[in-house]
Amino acid sequence: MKKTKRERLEASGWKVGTVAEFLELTPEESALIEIKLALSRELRERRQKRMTQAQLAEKIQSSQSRVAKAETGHGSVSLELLVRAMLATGASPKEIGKVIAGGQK
Amino acid sequence: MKKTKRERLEASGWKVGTVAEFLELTPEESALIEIKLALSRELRERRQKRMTQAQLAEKIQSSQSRVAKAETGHGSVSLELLVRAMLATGASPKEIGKVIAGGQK
DNA sequence: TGTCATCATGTCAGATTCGACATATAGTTA
DNA sequence: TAACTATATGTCGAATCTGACATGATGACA
Repeated sequence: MKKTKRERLEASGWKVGTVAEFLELTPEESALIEIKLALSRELRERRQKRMTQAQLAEKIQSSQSRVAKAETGHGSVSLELLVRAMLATGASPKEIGKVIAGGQK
Repeated sequence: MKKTKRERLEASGWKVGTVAEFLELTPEESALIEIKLALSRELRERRQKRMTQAQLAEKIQSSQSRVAKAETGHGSVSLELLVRAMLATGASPKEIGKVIAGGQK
């Protein structure tokens, strides 16, 4: 029977796991990061349908570079900026809540 | 017929409206504030059932005073800290999403 | 009464996040 | 080819938010 990739890598000295495991994140830290990434993805989705990054930036009195960072999940972007940007695309709190809830059971 | 409080106040020179109107907040700004306040209220609710402010503070590597400010809706508390605190009470992203969605249609 | 536990509030130096700007990359159109 | 538009990335000084600490208020219990 063929070994899995995980087994083969571990046999050769590697430990394989999720990014969260590698970075030794607690479940809470992982959840926060996933919330932010989900918002990033949804922000891009919504924004692209409606306007350019520069236009969104103006609406939230920010800059194009910051919007780009928000959409690419750059670590320097706060949850607050992500939510402000979502609201500026016309997203309702209900829609934002749904994104944060994610695919979760 | 009895005048409403609003009519009486306006007749005497007052303009009466919501806090948002008084502060001249855009709908987006109002929505963000309501999201933060909803999280504050829910945080207190959940935290009280499980632990003291000092215990929660330790879990998120913060301080009792900051938790107190989070629960009282102090303006200096970020959305991120509110969400981290919620997660530390055991709230799932789904539950957090529900709080953010609020009573909204 | 005094002590203890819990929470609220103010301050502050340090850390984080901010908007702005420069610049690079990529796609489009002429 | 050049010019233009949209986006990505790095830097930086300023603004915001941080944890820590001190202290006050309140209630419970001896």
